[in-house]
Amino acid sequence: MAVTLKNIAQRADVSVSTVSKALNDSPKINDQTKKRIENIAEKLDYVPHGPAQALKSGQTKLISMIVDRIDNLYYSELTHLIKREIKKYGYNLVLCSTMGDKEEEKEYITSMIQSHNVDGAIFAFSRNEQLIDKLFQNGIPLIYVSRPRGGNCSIPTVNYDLESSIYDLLEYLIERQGHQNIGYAGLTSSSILYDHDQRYTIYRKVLDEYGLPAEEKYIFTEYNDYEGGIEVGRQIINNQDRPSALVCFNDELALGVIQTLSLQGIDIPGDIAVTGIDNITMSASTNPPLTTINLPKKKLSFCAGKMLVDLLQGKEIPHKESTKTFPTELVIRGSA
Amino acid sequence: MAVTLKNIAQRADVSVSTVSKALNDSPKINDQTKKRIENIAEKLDYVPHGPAQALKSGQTKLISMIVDRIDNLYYSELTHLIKREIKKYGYNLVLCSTMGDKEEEKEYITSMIQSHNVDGAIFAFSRNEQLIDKLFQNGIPLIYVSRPRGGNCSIPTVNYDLESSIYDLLEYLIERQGHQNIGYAGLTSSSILYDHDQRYTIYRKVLDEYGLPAEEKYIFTEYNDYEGGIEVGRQIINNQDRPSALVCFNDELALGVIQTLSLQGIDIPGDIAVTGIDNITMSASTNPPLTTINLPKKKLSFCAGKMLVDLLQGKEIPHKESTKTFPTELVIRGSA
DNA sequence: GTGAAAGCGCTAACAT
DNA sequence: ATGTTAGCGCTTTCAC
Repeated sequence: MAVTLKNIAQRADVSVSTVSKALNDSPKINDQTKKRIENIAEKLDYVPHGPAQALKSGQTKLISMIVDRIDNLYYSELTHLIKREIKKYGYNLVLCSTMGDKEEEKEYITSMIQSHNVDGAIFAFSRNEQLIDKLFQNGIPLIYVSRPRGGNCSIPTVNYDLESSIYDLLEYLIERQGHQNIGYAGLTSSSILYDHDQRYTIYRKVLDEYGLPAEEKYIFTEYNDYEGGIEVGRQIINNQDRPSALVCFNDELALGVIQTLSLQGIDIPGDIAVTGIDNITMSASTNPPLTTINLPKKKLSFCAGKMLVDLLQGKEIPHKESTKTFPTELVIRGSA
Repeated sequence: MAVTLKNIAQRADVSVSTVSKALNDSPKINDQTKKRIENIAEKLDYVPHGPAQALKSGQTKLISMIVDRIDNLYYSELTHLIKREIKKYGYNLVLCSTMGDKEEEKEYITSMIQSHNVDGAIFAFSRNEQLIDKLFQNGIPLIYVSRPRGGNCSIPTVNYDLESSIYDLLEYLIERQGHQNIGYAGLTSSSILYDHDQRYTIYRKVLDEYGLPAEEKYIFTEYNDYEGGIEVGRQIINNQDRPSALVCFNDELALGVIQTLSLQGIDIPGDIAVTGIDNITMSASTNPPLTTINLPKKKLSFCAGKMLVDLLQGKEIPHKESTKTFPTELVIRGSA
């Protein structure tokens, strides 16, 4: 059985409340008794019962981070940074990976957040925006990180400005490199995900502005990971008609595409230029190194940590400060 | 404020315990009252208070998984599979990533396990073996997964037999391919980690048996990730004298090495053969595809999930069944 | 400086 | 079939 305050109280021949005060270093307890109690606690390996403390205090000092896939390197890097950040404020992070499944996410929301097993949550991904919005209205500390704030969402959001970088990227491909047939691989508006939709939307918009067609045959949807990239690569190989450049939804997808094409002797970027988004660590040193858009993970994490902790401490976040946006940056390397 | 049984009881004009029984579908409650109560609960969006339930029942239905780095693809794939597995038994998984830091892991052990915030834990990595052993003696359900059971450790362990596969791998490199200078990159015995040490130890042992030297200059220690591989690659390039084959601690390290060498025009496997261990998804489709050792992740996860749940249900695991070992398998692809 | 008592939200044994 | 009561482990008044 686990050691409780009661056990310690018996051995020390004092009351439970005295033990509680002693271990919480209350000034009203005699230094000698305090020492005595501390020694006994130490000897018995006492650790406070989390659920009991949580029930009493109303807080668990736990924050959950909700991501799509734990095996996406962007998410795992971001998670690590955020964890570091909130630890400074005395919070621990528990990771919930939904694998993009709406029901699974909902279960996590219920069993972790609504049930008060954690004090708050950071969503790096979501398919339950309405539910989340409702929870936030009910006063549960929540924020979005790296996800554009759409519609009537009132939840504090830490975000990056992808638009100008995608603009820079396409400008680079079109004006500097003379590409005319620029394809896209990733999730499109068929997806529920606002963020994913956004990348595609910007791509379409910029092509429009340049008067270039976004041809059906150069657009590969429903893919967002390395394996998806492999598949896109296969399709490109099988098609007669290929784009001269391919803008990918994220780095992992891009690396999958490059892999497949390279194996078939297609030269990157000679035959097809390929770009990513995220700038995961690996992409600096792939073959060829990936031209991509850097997302400011450190700034995002720093800001997200602070914002959530503010919320947890009951600070009202003024509406106009509830969205922070950091610039992204085009990183030109060898793949385009 | 959150909705409690009390709130529901007031609206339904019944006692708290009636509400509790109704929502727990007790047969003693009138069907009509039950319906009425359920409706109110639904309308108010009632979710049971986790800490209160945990305090009462002594269980949280949460399991924590402790890994080294969340951004290691082997760990994240394994974590995902285990999560799936334990969900079948009604448990949720919370991921704790220690980044290999002993103190950080200790904090997690205290704040999650000893404090009863989770019912049990799966360690895919640890630097606090002694503490963990003590906890297990005290009856906390714990298991190791993919970590050799060393010394006097009595904790149930699900493991793979790497020895025969490393043997197969070296046999293949030496007898089939005629390699004489086989290097090693990864962590060595300088590390505290039993598992890491083991890989190196087996490598040494097999070379010994073949009467081949394990030359200092071909051994690169203190690396275990992609960036480490990049660094090893640099060192190999700078050295006059190169091994003809390099056995890497894991796939990510191997991919880092291959990347750096390829960029310098060194042919893999022509100039240097490179092998990994893990068989992460990506390695089937890298360039060249990686020769590696497959670890039976599905079997490990399945077995680990079952073992921990048995423990959680109070089943004694007979000593001789407390270690399960699954075979691994040499996967020959293009990099060696 | 220390102890007694109440209560956080929930469940279950025991009335009625 | 429903209500009363006690208690899980802890903290926090309020007495003494």
